[in-house]
Amino acid sequence: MSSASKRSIFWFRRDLRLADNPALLAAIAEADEIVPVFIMDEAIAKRAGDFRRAYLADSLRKLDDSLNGGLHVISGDPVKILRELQTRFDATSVHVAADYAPYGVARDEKVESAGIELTRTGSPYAVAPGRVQKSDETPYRVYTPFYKAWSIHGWRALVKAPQDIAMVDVREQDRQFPNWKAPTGVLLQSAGELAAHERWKKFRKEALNDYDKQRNLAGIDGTSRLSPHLRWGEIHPRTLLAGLGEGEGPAVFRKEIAWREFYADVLHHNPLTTREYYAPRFANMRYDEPGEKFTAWCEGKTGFPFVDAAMRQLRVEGWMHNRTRMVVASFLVKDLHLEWQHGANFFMKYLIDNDVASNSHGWQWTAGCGTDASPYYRIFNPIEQGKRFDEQGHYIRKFVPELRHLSDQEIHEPWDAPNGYLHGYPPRIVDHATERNESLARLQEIKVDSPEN
DNA sequence: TTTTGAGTTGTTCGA
DNA sequence: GTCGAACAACTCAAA
Repeated sequence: MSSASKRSIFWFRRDLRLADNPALLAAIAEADEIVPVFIMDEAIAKRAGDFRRAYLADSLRKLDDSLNGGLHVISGDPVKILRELQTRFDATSVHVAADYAPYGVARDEKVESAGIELTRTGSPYAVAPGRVQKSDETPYRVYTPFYKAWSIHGWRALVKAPQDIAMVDVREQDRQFPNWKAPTGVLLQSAGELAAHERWKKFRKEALNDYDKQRNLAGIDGTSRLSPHLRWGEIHPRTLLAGLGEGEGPAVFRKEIAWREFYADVLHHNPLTTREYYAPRFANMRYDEPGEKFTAWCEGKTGFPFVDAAMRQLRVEGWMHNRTRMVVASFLVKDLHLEWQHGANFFMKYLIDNDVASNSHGWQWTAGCGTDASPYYRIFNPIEQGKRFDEQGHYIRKFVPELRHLSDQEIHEPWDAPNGYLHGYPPRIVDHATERNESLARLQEIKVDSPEN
C-alpha cells in the first residue's frame, strides 16, 4: 500500500454481508482501500450463549470468505481497537450502519465520546426506528396504525455488492476468529450471506405463497427461518421487501417484517423495556418465584407435549417456531405465573435469532403487558394449541421421543392413553384449568379501577 | 375537545 | 360434533 492512498475503516456489527449494504459502499467510495473489521467485545465474547456464539463464528468465517480473507477480527474494547487501526492505517473515517438496540447505542456513544467519529449510513431496518411517527410527532403504540404509516413511508433502493474491494493487508494476529462450536447434538442452521440468500430463494419458491395459511403449523416448514440471518444482517429486510410480489402469503410476510420494525421502534423510544414492563401496572401483579416448575419448563419436562416439544426444539436447534414461542410464553406467564423476563432471558440465551427488541416485546405481548395489551381472556390452552397447530403430532414426535409410540389422537393427551407414560414422559406439573383461573384472578387485582390501584 | 371505532395470534360454554 | 356468543376494561389513533 502506498502512503498516499486514502483509507477508511468499515466496522461490521449487525450487518455481516456485502450485498445491499450502503454503509459499506460509503466506506469504499471514500477511500482507495478499506479496513474491514469485526470487533469481538465482551458482551459477545462472555455474555452470549453457546449457540449464538457458534452461529456468529460461522457467520464471520463466511464473511471473511467473501472478502477473500481480508477481514480483521479483533477481541477487546472498540475504542482501543478503532483508535489503533486509525493510527496504524492512517484511516480518515470509520463507517458503520446505525445500531439502535440499547447495547449498541451505548457502545457507539462511548466510542464517539472518546473522540472517534462514526459515519452512519443506513440501519438494520427498512425504515429506521424513530422515522415513523403519528401526525403529532409522537411514536405509535399500536401495531396496525404503525403498519399503515410504515407501509407508505418508503425505503432506499437496493444496492449491489461491491466488486473487487480494495483492502489493506491484514496481519495474522488480527485474525482472531473464534473457534466456538455448538454443543454436541445441536444442529444449528448455516450462517452467512450465501446461506441467507439460498434460504430466501427456497422460501420464495416453496412456502411464501402459502405463508398466510401454513406459517402457524408447527410441524411444517412453513416459515422462512430467516430470523437469524436478519439478526446478524446477513440479509437486509429491504432485500426481502423488494422480492415479495403479490398475494396473501407475501402480504402476511410483509406484516411480519413490519412487526420487527415496529418492535425496534418501540424499543428505541422505550429503551428500558428490555427489562421493565411496557404497561407499568403489570409490575404490581402477584407473581411466583422461579423454582422447580421453571426448571421443568426450561428442560422441556412440563408434561404438556406441545410445550415440551417446543422447548426441546429450542435446545436442539437454537431456534423455535413462532407459534410455539407464544405457546411456551403463555405457559410460563399464565400457567406458572412467572414474570416474562425469566422466559425472555432464557430465550436470549438459546436463540440464534436473539433480537432484543422482538424478543422483549414478543414476550410482553404474550404476557399482556406490551403494546396492544392483550384481552384478559387470551390465555393459550397448551393442549388445544397442539391439536390445532400440530394435528398429526409430527412436531411433538420429532422432539419428544418418549411420546413417539402414541397415535395422532393420543399424543396430545398422554394422560388419557393406556401406554402414555411407557417411556418415561413426565407427568403434568400443573392443571391448566386451575392455573388459568388463578391467572384471571391475579389479573383482576391489577385492574385499573380495582381497589388495590 | 370530544367522540368513535378498533385493537395479530384465544377459549369456553351452551344451544 | 359444530357454531356463535360471551368473555373487562382500557388505551390508542384519528376524525
